[in-house]
Amino acid sequence: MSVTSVIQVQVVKALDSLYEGNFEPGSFQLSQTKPEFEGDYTVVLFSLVKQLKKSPDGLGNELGQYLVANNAGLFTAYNVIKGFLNLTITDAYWVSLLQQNYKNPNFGKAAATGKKVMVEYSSPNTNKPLHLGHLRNNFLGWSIAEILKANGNTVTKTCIVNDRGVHICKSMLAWQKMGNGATPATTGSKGDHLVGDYYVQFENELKQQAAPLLEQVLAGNFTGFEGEPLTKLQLFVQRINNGDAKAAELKDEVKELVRNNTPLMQEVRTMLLKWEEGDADTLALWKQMNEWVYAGFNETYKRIGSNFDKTYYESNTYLLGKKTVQWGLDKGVFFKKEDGSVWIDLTADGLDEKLVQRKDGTSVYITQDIGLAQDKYNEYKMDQSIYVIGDEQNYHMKVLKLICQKLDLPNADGIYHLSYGMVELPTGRMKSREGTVVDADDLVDEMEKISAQHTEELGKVKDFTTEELKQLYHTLGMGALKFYLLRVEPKKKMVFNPEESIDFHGFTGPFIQYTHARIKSILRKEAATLFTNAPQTALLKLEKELLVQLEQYGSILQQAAAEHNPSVIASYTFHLAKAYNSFYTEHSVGNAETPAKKELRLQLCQLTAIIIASAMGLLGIQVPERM
RNA sequence: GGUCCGGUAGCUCAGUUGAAUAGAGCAACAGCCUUCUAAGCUGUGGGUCAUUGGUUUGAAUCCAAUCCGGAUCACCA
Repeated sequence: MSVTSVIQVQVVKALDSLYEGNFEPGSFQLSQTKPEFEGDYTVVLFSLVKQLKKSPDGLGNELGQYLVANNAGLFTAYNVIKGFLNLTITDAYWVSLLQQNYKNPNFGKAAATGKKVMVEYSSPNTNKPLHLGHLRNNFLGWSIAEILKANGNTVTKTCIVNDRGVHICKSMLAWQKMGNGATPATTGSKGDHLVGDYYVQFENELKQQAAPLLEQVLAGNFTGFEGEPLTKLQLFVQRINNGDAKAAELKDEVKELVRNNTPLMQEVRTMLLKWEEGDADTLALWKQMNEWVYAGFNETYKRIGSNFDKTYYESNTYLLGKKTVQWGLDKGVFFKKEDGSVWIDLTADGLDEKLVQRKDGTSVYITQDIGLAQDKYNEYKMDQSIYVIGDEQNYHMKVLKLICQKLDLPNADGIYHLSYGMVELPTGRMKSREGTVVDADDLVDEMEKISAQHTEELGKVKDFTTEELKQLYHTLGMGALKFYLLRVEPKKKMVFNPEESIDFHGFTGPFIQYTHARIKSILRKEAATLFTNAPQTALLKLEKELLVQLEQYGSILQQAAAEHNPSVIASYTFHLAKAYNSFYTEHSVGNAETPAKKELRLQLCQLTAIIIASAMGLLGIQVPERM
C-alpha cells in the first residue's frame, strides 16, 4: 500500500474518532508538502473546515495531535499553517520501506488483474517507408502496452497493415511503367524505400499530367468532365473567379477533382479493379512489392524495438463488415436509401448521417473497422481495445464506437481511442507530396551518429569493443529519440526541428541513462560489501527526498495507465534522476560516515537503479551499465 | 459555419479531479572536478498562465463570451 493510502486511512480513522460525520479518503486532499515547509505530506483542511465548521488552526492541531499520538511508527511531527496540516513521517517508516524493497525488481508493479487489453498501433500503409509521425505512434503504442502490463493487465499488441488500395496501386503502376524490373537486390535499396520511391515518382508524373488540365479548367474549359465532378468544378471555378474568400480551399478541391480525371488515375483505378477481381498478374506484382516493403519494415521495427503479437492485413479483413451491414439493417440500426446505399443516423448524438455501405454494395472504411473490431473480439474477448491513431481521426473513432454501441456489440464500451497530435516541422506539417517528410531510418541513423560523437568527445569508454560501442550508440540514440517523443502528453501536437538536433542534457533520455550508469559504477565497486549491517539510521534531507520519490513509483504507474499517458513516466523518471544526482554530489556512498550509512546509501542506489531501468523499460528505452 | 483540441518564461514543455510565493529543461550569466562517471551539481535573471467577465474563503485549473492556431465534418483510407 502506498504511503498516501496509509496516511489517508489514518486520517479517516482520526476524523471518525474525533468528530461526528461520514469521512472517507476522498473527503480531503492529500499532497506532497512543498519544499519550503516542514513535513512530508500535507492534508488540505479547507473542505473539512467547511464540513465541521471549525477553525483551520483548531482542526489542524486536534487532528495533528491525534495522528502523532496514535501512530508512533508512522508520524513523528506535525505543523499547521493557514489551513494546511503538514505531517512528518518517521525515518523508521522510510528506512523499513527501503529495506523491504531494495532488491525487488517488480517494485511498484501491480499483481495480475485478469483483465485483457488489446493495443493496436503502428498500422502503416505499404506504399512508403515509416516516418517521424509513425515513430511517435510506435513508441506510444508500445509504451502504453507495457505500462498496462505493469499494471497487471494481459496485453495483446496488434498491427493492421494497410496493404491494399489506391495507394499501393500507385507504386505498382509507377514501377510497371518506369521500374525496368528494379528490385531491392539490383538497386541495393531497402524494400520499403524502393516502393516509396515509385510512389513519389507516380505523384510527380501525376502532377505533370494534371498541371495543363488544371490550367484549362481554371480558364473555364471543362472538356472531359461529366456528371457530379463537372457540376462541382463549374461551381467552384465560378466562385474562385468571383473572388470567394475561400478561394485557396476551393482551388485545392478543384485540383483534387482534376487529378482524379487524369489518364494516370484512370489506370490506377483499373488496376485496383483488377486486384479486386483477382487478376493473377496484378496479384503477383502486389504480392512482390508488399514483400519488399515488409522486409524493409521488419528491419526498421527491429531497430526501433517495435513488435506485435498479432498482425492483421487489410487485404484479409476489408470485407469483414459486410454481414454486419445486413444485421444492422435487420436490427433497424441502419437504414437504406432509395439508391440502395446504407446509412446510420447519428444526428441525435450531435453527429451526422454516416454512410456504411455504398450503393454498389461495397463497404467503406468505417464498415471494415466495425468488422475488424468484431473479429478481434471474437478471437481475444478483451475488456478494452485501444487504438493508437492520430487526432485527425477523432471524429472517425467517435463514430466507430458509437455505431458499435448502437449495434450493441459486446466490445463496444471497451473501445478507446488513444489520440495523439501530429509531429510538425517548424515550417508546418510534413507533406510527402512536397518531400518534407523526416524518414524514420534516416533519423535513427542521425541519432546514433550524434551519440557516437558525444561519446567520443567524452572518452569514457575507450576500452569498449567495436560491437559494444555500436550497441551503446544505439542505446543512447534511441533513448534520446524515444524520450523526446514520449515526454510530451500524447494529445498535444509537437514540433520537431531537424536543424536543432535532439538534446542529450537536461530533460532527456541520455541524462537518465547517465544517472543509471553512474549508479552501476558504484554498485560494481561496492558489491562485495553489500548489506551486512542493519542500516537503522536517521535520514539526511537528500536521502529522504530520494526515498520519498522512489516510493511514488507505484502510484505513477497507476496514473500513467489510467491516463494512457507515458509522459507521466518520463516526467517522473527525470525527477527521480535529478533527485539522485543531487544526493550523489552531496553524499559519498563509498566513503560514507559510518558502515550503516554506507549500507543505507547502497540500498538507495540499488532501488534507484531498479526503478530507473524499470521506468525507462516501460518507455522502450534501454539503460547502459557504462557510458 | 458545426464539432473537437490546443494557447503557461526568448524556445520546448510540466502543472488542468480548485489550495501555500505558478515549475522544469534549453538558451544567457556566475560558481563547483587531487574524493564513487562534470552527459553532472549549485545559484542568478526571465511570467498580464491568450483576453474579458463570472462562480468560490481560494482559479493557470471550473463556467460564459471573445481572439489566435490546428484538426475534422468524403459513396478516400
